[in-house]
Amino acid sequence: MNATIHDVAEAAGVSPSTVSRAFTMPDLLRADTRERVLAAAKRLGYQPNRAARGLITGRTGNIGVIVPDLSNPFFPAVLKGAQARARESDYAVFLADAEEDPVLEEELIRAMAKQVDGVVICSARASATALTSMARDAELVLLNRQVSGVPAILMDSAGGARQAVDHLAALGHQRLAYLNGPSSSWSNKARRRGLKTRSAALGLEVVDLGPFPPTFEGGLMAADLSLAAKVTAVLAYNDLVALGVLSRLGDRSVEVPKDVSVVGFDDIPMAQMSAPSLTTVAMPSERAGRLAVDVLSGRIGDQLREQDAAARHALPTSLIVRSSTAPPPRAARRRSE
Amino acid sequence: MNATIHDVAEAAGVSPSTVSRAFTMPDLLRADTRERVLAAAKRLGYQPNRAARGLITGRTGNIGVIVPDLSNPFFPAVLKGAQARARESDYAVFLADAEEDPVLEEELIRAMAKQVDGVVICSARASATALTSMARDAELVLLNRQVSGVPAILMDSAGGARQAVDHLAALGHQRLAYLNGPSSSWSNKARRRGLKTRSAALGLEVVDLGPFPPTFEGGLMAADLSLAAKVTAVLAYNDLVALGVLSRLGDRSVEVPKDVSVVGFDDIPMAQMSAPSLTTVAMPSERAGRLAVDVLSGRIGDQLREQDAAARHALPTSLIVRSSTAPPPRAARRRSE
DNA sequence: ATGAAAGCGCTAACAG
DNA sequence: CTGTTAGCGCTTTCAT
Repeated sequence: MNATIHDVAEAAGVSPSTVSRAFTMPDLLRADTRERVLAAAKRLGYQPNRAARGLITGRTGNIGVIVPDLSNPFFPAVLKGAQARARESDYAVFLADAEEDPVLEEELIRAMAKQVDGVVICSARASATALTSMARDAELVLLNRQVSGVPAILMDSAGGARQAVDHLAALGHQRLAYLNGPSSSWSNKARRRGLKTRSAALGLEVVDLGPFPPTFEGGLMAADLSLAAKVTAVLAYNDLVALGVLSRLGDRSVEVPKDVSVVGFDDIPMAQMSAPSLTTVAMPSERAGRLAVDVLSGRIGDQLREQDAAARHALPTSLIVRSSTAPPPRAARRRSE
Repeated sequence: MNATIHDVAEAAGVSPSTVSRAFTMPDLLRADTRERVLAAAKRLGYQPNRAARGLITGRTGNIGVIVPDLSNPFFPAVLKGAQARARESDYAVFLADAEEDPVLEEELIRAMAKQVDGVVICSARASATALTSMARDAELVLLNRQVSGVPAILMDSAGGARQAVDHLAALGHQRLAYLNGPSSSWSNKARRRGLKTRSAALGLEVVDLGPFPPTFEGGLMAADLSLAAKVTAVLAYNDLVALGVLSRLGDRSVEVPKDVSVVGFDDIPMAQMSAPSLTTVAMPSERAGRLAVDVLSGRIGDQLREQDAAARHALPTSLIVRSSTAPPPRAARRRSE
């Protein structure tokens, strides 16, 4: 099974160097020699040992992807895109789950860096200093995290939040809550920022709640607090949290105004069914994953363009309002009656 | 940044072998030498180059995981478990998404095999012959797929299906539909088998529908067919499909008997909220992922026990019935009135 | 256009 | 206990 380059050389009656060349610089060989070698290789089921090759070329042909939590559906989506694009570029993908832990995350990145040509870090939780420092020893591409000097793919979370506020304002809401996600999350800051600026502009009151874990349970925790804060609308850090809120609201629906609007982020595809009353800001997850790999292969590929180092993409998000979604608050309805 | 073993040796005033030993067989060194080496290593930020190590030991320290589709929430769950366990055993994880394509799957496994010590194949879609053949060239562990001679972690899908049927029968259903998933899926066969045997025993009629794609869209497609088949209950291949059915049923709820029961598989955690009327068979996904890695490390570790080759684990599943779930069919209700 | 030789970073005998 | 030697599978000068 494990034919070496030597075996092939022998079988084809050439030297190992020739076999090597047949794979890496085919045009340097005479056509017939090349065919002979390739035939022998195929016959023996030979495939170059990438580790050995990497040892000498200094490139592994692998890229790494780090996510904070695989159970958050947003990350498998990104991963799917990254993985697809990596395969097209003939890269293998290393995966690690940092379990929302900045320290573990840094550890994983450092360990991974040795075995890959570059690593995509999704929604990095580590400190800017750590990230900057690691960017010196390895090719890094951040996704939804901005650190000066490190290339990044960004989604327009702030813009999405602004759209959400506009939507809520149009429905007549006057007072809304933002449910914060992880404090080390760049997306959380961007979302809150977008919310704050637009709310201020429109004269809406905002209550800042949390931080909560970015999970369904987090939403359960946040629901009652929101109600107590007398808001009629809630913008959650992400869909998971929003679904939790919706669930809790449903449970106590008898004693609760039915007209609370809830908005989430990330657009879990399944959510379209699961919560007909959930409005969400769709994130271009797969696309971002693909782009991140593109940036990486641009940097680790043949032509590493100076420009890229500072390259930033702000991918558009979009508000998805579903049929039975986001009822206007009681006050507004009364006014229009 | 990239200190080699040589640099460390020099810095610590010892030979490379000593440095090597400090990492791989620490007890063979005198305590003070070991400390000195480790200190120097730390100071230089040295970490062994795993590729180089693998070249000589023949072991890479990597394992591979192959999934049919990352967008199916079941697989990230398995992946999470596998990934966690792998890290504990100091393995790095290679990931590939086979996009539900048996041919691509085989290709990926073969490519991956060169770079890893073993690979976990989740719900393999490839043919038994292909799998058997590959098992000769590489350590394989299958998850939810049974192929003679290849170690596997299995979930008791058939048992889960039986429980579901019992539940439905208790509610008074007489005629139910099974919505088939991918025809190459072992789980699909197991689920249908469990359903068929128990239904027969209880005298329930079963309509076999599909196959449908194992997705939300698949459920959308299947819903109307189910209704046309005049069943009062539906067992779907998985939760995604079940949610699709529920969604479609909801859309046309006016013209549809409200008392159709829908059951799914896989227990998407979020589903607890998303579809209060969804009954599901919970699958021990993370646990299975962990176990798969355990079996793998048992086989590729120091003591590869003969027994393991045939080792099979049948992990229990369990029926989750939610509060507002699975109403009895009209007929049954009438009877009890 | 091809081969010979050296060496990537590491570990595994074998000495001492 | 520690150093010396050799070589994993491959690519890459440097010859030819």
